[in-house]
Amino acid sequence: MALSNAILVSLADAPMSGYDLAKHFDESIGFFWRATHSQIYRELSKLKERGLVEAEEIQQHGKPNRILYSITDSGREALLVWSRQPSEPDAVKDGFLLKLYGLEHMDIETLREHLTQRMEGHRDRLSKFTEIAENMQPTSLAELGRLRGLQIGLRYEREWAQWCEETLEALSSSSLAEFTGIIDIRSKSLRGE
Amino acid sequence: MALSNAILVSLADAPMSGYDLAKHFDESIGFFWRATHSQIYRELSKLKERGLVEAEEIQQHGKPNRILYSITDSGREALLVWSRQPSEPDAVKDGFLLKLYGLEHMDIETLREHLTQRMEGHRDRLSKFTEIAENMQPTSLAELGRLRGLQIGLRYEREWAQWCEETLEALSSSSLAEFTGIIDIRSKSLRGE
DNA sequence: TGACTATATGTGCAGATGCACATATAACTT
DNA sequence: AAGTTATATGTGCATCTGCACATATAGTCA
Repeated sequence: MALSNAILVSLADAPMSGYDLAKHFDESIGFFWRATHSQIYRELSKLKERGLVEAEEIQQHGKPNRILYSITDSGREALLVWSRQPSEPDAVKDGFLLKLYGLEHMDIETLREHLTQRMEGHRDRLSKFTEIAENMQPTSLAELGRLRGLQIGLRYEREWAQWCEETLEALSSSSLAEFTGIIDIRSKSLRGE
Repeated sequence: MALSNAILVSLADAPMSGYDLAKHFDESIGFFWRATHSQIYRELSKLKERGLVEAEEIQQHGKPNRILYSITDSGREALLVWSRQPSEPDAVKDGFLLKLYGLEHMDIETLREHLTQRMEGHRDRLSKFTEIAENMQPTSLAELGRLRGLQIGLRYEREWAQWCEETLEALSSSSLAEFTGIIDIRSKSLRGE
């Protein structure tokens, strides 16, 4: 049920439509929480029923009317109540790590390719985050919180990128040769050679 | 659908009952993938229907019979096919980061407490992982994969622990005092003082 | 001209997820 | 004597999640 809180936090910043929120989830807040537009529209209806947000329809021409949602006092109160409850991190669910766990049953060649792609993704985000962080000098609580969020994102991307590099090295043919001939036969038979 | 793969990877190691798998998910494999027993039993039925696992009922006295599942050749083939497909990491979903994002609307005092508890959790797992990693000297592909998995877990816990420490420092009363008087009034009103 | 993208809001549906309940017995604890 | 924990398998149900579809218009690009 924390999607509702992600929406409330966003709306506490500025009133937004469902469409705006969907974009917002794809961009800035996406690192902490992800949601599709169908999910967002449905959640907004529920929040409205509970009186945590209020809606205002804005007439448009050539496009469907926008429905602008704002947080209410009840909504702000709900955020405060929520902030007093502990939040456990969602369990990591990473198919990639699962593949490493069962490494002997996998196609190592392909795994190396995926590892390289993944490393590049982490490096891209790392440099993006680093650049943003360098230009941030928090002068308010709000900005401080966002910088701290960025910092964990930065650490996360940096460690994953480094780990990918290390793992690629560990899975290189020359490194694998360490494990005598048995492994060579195995990885060849896995590739159907 | 990667729960099925998590189960297949586990069964590729050794035949297990649903009960064993549930324990396995709570322990070693839990860092990569989590599942409840109800989910596991249902998934096992589906895997059996698809011929990826086979079942053998073992008579017991005083306890319900165990149903021991083994991976089939089709199951092994399915794992290989899966290993050739890229796996994107699940989006991070962390209510804690969400709270930082909306820091100005939160109860800072409570947040500090939660941060401390969380830091301790990360530190505990870090020392646990470090100890295990130090005693591992991989002599096979399987062991190498598991060590690599442990290494990312180790990095993850270490960074989170350090980040918690930094964030606690940044949210200490003395640090917050930097942001002139406005913040003091704000955080007091948030606590209802 | 036709395809795609952006704007904007929604529904239908299938599958994933997980809490709670149901059943049954032995062993240990209070 | 009563309660809890461990063993062991399962169902019922509500909610979460997300892909695909539906509708409508304006602008851009090949």
